[in-house]
Amino acid sequence: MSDDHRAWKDEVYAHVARMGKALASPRRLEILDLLTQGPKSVEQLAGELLASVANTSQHLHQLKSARLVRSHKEGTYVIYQLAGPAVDRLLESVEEAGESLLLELGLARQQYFPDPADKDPVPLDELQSLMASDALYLIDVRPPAEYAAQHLPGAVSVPLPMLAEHFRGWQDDKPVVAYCRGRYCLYARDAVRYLAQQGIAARRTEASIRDWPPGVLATG
Amino acid sequence: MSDDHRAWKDEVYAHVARMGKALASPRRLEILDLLTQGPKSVEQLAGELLASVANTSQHLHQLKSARLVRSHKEGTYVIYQLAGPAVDRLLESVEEAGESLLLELGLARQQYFPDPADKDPVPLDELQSLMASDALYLIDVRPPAEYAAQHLPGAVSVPLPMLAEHFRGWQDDKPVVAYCRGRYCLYARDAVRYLAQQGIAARRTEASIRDWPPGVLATG
DNA sequence: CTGATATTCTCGTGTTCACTTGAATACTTG
DNA sequence: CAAGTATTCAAGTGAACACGAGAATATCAG
Repeated sequence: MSDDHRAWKDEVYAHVARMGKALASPRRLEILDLLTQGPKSVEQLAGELLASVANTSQHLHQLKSARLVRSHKEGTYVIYQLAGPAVDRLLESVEEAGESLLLELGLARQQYFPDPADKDPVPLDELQSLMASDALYLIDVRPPAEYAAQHLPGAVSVPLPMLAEHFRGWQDDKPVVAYCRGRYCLYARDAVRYLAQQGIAARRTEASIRDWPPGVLATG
Repeated sequence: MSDDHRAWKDEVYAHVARMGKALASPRRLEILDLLTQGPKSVEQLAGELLASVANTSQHLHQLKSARLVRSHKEGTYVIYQLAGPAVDRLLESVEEAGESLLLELGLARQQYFPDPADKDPVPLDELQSLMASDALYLIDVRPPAEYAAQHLPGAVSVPLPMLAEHFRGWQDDKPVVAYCRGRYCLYARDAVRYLAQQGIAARRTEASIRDWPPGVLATG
């Protein structure tokens, strides 16, 4: 009887460990994080990762055999996307666990961003109340394709390269809040830094589409 | 600037991947699952795993350097436990993702438990309403130490070896519900099967202490 | 059909990992 | 202090993995 139990447990945990293995590589984690923003082709992903297309393809293959992503073809491209909302939750859990348990992550932040101006992101609840009263100018500084896939309600698409043009002659007095992909994305930081140079007070938030239920998000 | 971004992301995802690596081994997953039931010594864990103490100790060391567990000494024993509630949530997420994405897990269930009597566990909400109206005899069939660490309110400790003795001459007409460690634990199945042989109608539930907020659980 | 492009496959190499075995290190207890 | 026990360390072996480079496949446009 106990032998039966062992065989069952061996099999079950071996299956679950396949998902763990998929999460065991920095590259794959970054791929998954990128895919939370919307479906992407192998090429796009490789470009973001600064990795070779062949290598990216191999990682995607592993993610696929662990069932964390699925793919379909669009013309000559293969488009990958997360396999379901369970993957979003899984990623959120592992990054959340990392934040709360790995103090190294906090140290890395201090090392890369010693500037205290980087330190006061708008927390999720404050952002939500600002959005509810329409008391902010919310800019989405991700690439346009990700904005098109999903964006926060009321957000304006201002990809980083368009920042200067968009804010030339800016006079509005609503507070500007920039968001990007979330926790480990630096676009919003870059945007706030640039706007500060231009004398425009802006803040960033680490909240992202991942903090909203999918149904409420806008597309197009 | 993009180089800065890469260095930052390389470092961050390398850190997060440490947690992924910790989840990449069946043994370690099983250890973590066991530790959700309460603190345990290296020896106890090795016994449950049917693994060598040295090997178990090594896995625990890896889990510790990934910050998923922490340890303290009690007399001559080193007691390990989960590092915090974030680890419970992480485990729940990875197993939940496995259940919803890896159809192999469902197939394994069918293979090991073809008996349809295994198929109707009491769902969480039904269990909760039964518990609220005190309309069941809830037995905890885990080892006594785990019952002592934490158990569902109102549950009676009936470790598997005590089953026969406990139900000798049983006449109560309350429905019997057995629970154990949760999803991949077989104790409740074994209990229900034995009780059925004795002509006692009992059901199992896959709900476990992991489904209750820690504050509500009873100890001792 | 041909050329072009996107993606995957196949090796080869260096690295990391799991597990076993046997020894070493604490700590407690008499 | 000594003996016993719980735990960890260290070395060795075989398997798995990551990455790069080049070949192979597949699909679309002309």
